[in-house]
Amino acid sequence: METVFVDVIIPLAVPNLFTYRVQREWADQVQVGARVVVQFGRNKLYSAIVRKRHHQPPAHYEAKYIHNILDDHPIVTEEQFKLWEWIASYYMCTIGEVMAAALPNGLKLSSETRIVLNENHDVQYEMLTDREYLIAEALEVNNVLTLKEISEILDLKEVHPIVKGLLAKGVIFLEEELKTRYKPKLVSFVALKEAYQSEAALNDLFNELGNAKKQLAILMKYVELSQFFSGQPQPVKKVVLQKAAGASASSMNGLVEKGIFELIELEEGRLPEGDEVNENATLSEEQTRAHNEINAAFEQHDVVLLHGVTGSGKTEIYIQLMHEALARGERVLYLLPEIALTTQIITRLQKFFGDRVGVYHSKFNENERVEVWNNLIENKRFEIILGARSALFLPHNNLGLIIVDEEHETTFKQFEPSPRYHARDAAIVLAGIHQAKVLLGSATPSVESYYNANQGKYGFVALTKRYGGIHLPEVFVADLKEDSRKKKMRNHFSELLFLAMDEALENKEQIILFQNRRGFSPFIQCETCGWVPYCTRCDVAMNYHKYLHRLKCHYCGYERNMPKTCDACGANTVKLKGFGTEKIEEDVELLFPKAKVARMDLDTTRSKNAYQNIINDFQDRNIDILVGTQMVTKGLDFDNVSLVGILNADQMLNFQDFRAFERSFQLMAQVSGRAGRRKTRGKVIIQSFQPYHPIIRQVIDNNYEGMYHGQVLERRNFKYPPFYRLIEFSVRHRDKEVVNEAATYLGNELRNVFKERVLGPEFPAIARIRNKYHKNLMLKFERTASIAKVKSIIQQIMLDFEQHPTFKKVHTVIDVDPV
DNA sequence: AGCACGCCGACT
DNA sequence: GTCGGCGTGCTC
Repeated sequence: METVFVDVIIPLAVPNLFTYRVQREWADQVQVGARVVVQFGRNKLYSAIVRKRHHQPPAHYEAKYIHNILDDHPIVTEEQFKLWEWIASYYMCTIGEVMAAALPNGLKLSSETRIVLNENHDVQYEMLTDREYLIAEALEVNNVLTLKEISEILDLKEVHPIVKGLLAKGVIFLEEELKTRYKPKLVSFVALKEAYQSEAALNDLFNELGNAKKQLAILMKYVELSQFFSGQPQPVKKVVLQKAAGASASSMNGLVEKGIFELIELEEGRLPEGDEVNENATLSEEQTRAHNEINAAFEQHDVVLLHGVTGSGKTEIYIQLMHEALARGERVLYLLPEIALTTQIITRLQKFFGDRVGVYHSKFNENERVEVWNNLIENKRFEIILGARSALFLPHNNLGLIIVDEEHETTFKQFEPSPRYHARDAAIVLAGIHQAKVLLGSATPSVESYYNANQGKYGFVALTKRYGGIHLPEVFVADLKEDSRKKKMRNHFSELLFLAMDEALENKEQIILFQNRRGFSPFIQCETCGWVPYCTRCDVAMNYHKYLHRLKCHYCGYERNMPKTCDACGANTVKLKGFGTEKIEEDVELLFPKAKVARMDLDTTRSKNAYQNIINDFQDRNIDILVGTQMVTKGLDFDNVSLVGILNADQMLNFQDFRAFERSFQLMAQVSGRAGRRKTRGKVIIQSFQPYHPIIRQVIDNNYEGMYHGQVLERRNFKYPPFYRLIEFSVRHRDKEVVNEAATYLGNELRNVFKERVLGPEFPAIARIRNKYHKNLMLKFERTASIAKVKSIIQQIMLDFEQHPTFKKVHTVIDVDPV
């Protein structure tokens, strides 16, 4: 029999596949797509995925044997591999990095070196160095230590020499242990002991228990629930039985102690099993028309863009399309930005599709994610997957429809870590692999998608009316310049907004205040000398956090105490400047002392349920005024919001980015959409120093088209997407001079080939983060150029650049299609 | 990504 | 002198 070799993917940023030899006895068992444990490097073990199975021994080295086979069936399908390979090639990263992002942690094992005491060593401790002795002593107590723990015990970075010394002296062993992260959830079931399994024995038992009323009740319930008389009694979940019989834990345990019941631990899925409900969505006339148009457009196009104003009821249309896909025997993937994945949308889908819906996103714990994965690979459950961008990577099967809702959201693009992929674009590729259709939905489509629809590349369907005849809100602008001049401002509130808030509160209506976090959040400045405290590791002013009463850097997390006096001149005139959500919240509390205020931003939603709790509180009207960042712009349906205030439009408009106007429009339009959904026509007040700014006018007129045409003109003139493709290079190093040199060198190399298509190098707005200087280069090239060719040239240049002796320590990040 | 090897500065 | 920091190259 010929020797079997496997080429495997290791979940690391290493290029290429690695070839291992398979033991003869496993030759038949090892399959493409299954995980194998391999040793990679001197002693690390990893779970790798078999990509190829063959008989060619490597020509230039001796292949290692695999350590183990973890799966008896593939857990990664050929379709998934195709997506991985596309992402690796398009976004210029390694296949290992894609694997690392694609697999839930529960399916990735990696070893940790464990240091164990050799119980039988006969070394006198006088023979050991002080440090060796310390470790030996610690091991007497602990038995097992990790390298990290040893490093902590010794307060030493380099512990390898010490470990090596101990190993040579025979005091310790090294073990590499793989941790399986996925643990099936075990649940206690009870079953009648063998001896009582006959009818006669059961009757005796009933008599015996005659005076133990509670236990009798449990037993009777058990007979019912286990379907005892069916001849094949099933174990019954302990808690279920206890509850059904209205019994206490002690009477349950009594039965176990008497040897009547036995406890069995059985595996149970931790995913909730919803009820099968199959309500049909009822569509309005307008929705029906759009729905028919979408289906017609799918005849011609693989991708269709649905442009539906906020509150037009896109979700009902999605549900209808999902029903149809399911009826055809196809499956559906429904992608949403992480932040829009609230219980609201989840329960809504479950109402229609019951337990056919699986949910997959980052707030799910590891075990739950593995279960979704396993259910799909075994083809057991979930015809619909609702998830954030990582749901793309699940083992989808027979996919017929992908819905990308809130298509314009830039959070669909992953930035850190690699792979820097865009979930919307990858979804279109995934659909291609499965021959599925894609529906992109948004109230404010991205310029790129709208352009593609305009060009006839995508189908296009519009929904212009709000569902249930509800009017779009009325939008007003408050001129901050005017109000400031006339001294009408109350803290950060214009007269217009203040009065509108007062009125809304009077009418017991709710208010949303939107304050974009980008731009400046509060910082502090000395009014005597102008000193501003900066982060020691990043080139940014530190932000003041009231709840900590400390200064914090938003880029690296560095914190320091609030200075009582100025660090520079010693004066006690250090004052808060700028404003963020926290300041607004404080202002509101001051101006409207009776109103109940809450804040929703990164700081208040860190814990698992915090986000949902705020939403629930708002929905239950325990909150009158909700102050928040972009989080409040997401598709939340609040019935009682009559007023939306946008506190400072200029912060968004003045942002230095070619997408700043598009994004400002999207944010303002989206947050406006939160106003006036039921009875009354809502009101939106935009505060700005530039009330006649075209983007603000376009928001007032709800003029998406106007915004789009304006932006397209700009983009064409200045060579931006959708007319040009962008690739950004970020050169990073501790030393500013090295960054300068390296970026200039790389820029020249790129310019040699791409000429004037290369921009920069330039320092970004924040040139230093975590003590590393950044300098960026931008490559802009025509849509018509061959991407493959461009990338292969870049790869060549990068290879040269990375080999260059001066720049070996320079780290370069390549971002394809940056957002 | 880790980990070993090898070169350099600041301690005994 | 040596120990520990840190850069460099390789991993089937």
